[in-house]
Amino acid sequence: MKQRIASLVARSVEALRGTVPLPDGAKDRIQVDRTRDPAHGDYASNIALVLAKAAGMKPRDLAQRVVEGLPDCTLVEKVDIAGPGFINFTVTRDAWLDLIGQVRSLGGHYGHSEAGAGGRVMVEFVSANPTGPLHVGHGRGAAYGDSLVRVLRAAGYDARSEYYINDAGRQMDILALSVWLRYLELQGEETRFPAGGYRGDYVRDIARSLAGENGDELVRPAASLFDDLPEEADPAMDTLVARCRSLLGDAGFRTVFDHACGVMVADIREDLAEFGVAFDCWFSERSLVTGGAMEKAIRVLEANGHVYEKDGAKWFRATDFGDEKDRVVVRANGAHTYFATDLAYHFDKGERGFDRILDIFGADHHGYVDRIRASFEALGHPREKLDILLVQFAVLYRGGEKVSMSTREGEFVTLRELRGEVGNDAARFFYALRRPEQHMDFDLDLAKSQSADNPVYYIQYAHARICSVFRQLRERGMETLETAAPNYGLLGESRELELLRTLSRYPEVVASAAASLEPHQVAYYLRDLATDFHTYYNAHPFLASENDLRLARLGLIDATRQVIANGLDLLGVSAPESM
RNA sequence: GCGCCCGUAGCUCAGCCGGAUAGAGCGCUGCCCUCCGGAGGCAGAGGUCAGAGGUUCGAAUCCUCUCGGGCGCGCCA
Repeated sequence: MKQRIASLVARSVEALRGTVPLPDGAKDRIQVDRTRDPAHGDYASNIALVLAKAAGMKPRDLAQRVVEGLPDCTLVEKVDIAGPGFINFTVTRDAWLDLIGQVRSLGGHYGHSEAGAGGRVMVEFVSANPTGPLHVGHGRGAAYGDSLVRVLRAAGYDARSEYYINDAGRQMDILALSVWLRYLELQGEETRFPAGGYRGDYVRDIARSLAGENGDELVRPAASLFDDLPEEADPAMDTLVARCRSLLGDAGFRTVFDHACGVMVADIREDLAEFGVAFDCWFSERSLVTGGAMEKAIRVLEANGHVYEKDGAKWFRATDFGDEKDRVVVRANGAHTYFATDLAYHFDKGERGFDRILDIFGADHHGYVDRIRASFEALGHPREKLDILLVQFAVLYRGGEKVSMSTREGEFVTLRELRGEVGNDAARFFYALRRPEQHMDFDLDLAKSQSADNPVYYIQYAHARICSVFRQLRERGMETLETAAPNYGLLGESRELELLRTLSRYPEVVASAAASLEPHQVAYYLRDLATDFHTYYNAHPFLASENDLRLARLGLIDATRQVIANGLDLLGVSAPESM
């Protein structure tokens, strides 16, 4: 509808060319927006204000010329010039009423568009190290990324989701060490536990399952493990890992490592699946090393002339691409840095034929944005193909107190705990209500309370209420929409037209949410829609009204039910038939 | 110190590619069930859009500076 009005304006503006001086891009600057105030009609264009200066005319005079040149259209009932020079359009009642049939026949497809034109988009998100269970911070990234993928698909993009598994590197070595030490405890060995190890209870669980599969085969004399350790924490951990590896042998260490990694990844995967988040691809960091992709990426970088050697290490000249300093890729001791696999991963992403790549990082990783963008470009991929989005952390509050979190200390509220306490729907919706770049105060008590404070119930309730009306209809043996064709011309109450206006906004909301990568727009829209429905529900009876009017009203609320269900689906929230 | 994000009602947040009197939820005040689910509806109070300049016909929105909060700045991952 918005598009159709915009094209009317465009034709009128183009017709003025020749008699009125207009800038070249005049047509592209046409903007048609929803009015906020019903007194201003349904849609408004500010084109006369925008072009007045170039045209050398007063805005209201130019608006008058545009209005005079508008082609006739059955969509528009009335056109006014208002305020400083806005052109206000009032849409005919019939045009609104036609929408009901459109929504009901399109069903789950209403709101979908071809705006994305099948463009291939890859969205990488969560990608938490499998060194522990997901916590509520990861939950935010998961909810955002998944909803974004759903919104992009609805808007006609071929969107793919991906999780990058950090299954190589020091943190995973430390997890393996931690598991092994707990395993030794279980086997009755006397040992200690280092300050830098992973202390969560889940580590003991992994140790227990490790013992279940391997018995005492991985027990080694550990008495001297802690002798003469370096004082600093990091070298001490590295020494412990090295000793662990030499005691177990490469194969034994690999057994512990793979077991720990496998358990954690399976746990994360299950956790996310239960949260309604399914990934198209789980990409292993280690595969980049073992499969040669990392070596290849470094060679490409060298071939492009962006690598130099200094102090025995290989450096990427990131400063040539806007980063603040150059970055080490291969250390003096021959080991690659974390950045080397990141480099390889983005090289691989760039080679996979996507039109656009979205990286969704936690805000604590924003220091990596410049170097990743730099490497992407240095590897020969167009800079604008990659977007890196930052999701701010959620600061938890419990009983009005900030909850401190540390993965290492095992002090964190896990996503699984949150889901168990507030339910998947409330958790998903709570996350969806925040703009990703907004700092978020996550009030656990509020989210956990099953009260109406949580807006997800308000929306789900609207859906359930409509379903209930139809249940009543069947119980009373009344004529249903399946057997009779409603005459929507009987509708016309102000609250009915208001509800229709809101229903008609839905496709615009989906398209806008996709274009700006902001699924939260859908959440806010749904609350508006639920409000309009509840208002209508309280003001007019459905079942008690006369037969033809009843059928027309049922058609309207059936369309409303459909749009609520469609919108909730984009957010990964269920649309219950009863609550 | 440098960089990124943020600052809107008592609280939590929308609005931010400039547009008409700045919105919602919660909380607060007062109303509404002879009728389909009251997890609802209606009405009201509540704001120097952190502050100061600037651009513009027009600024919560764009630019600069200041203040306040969060995060990041390793041959760690």
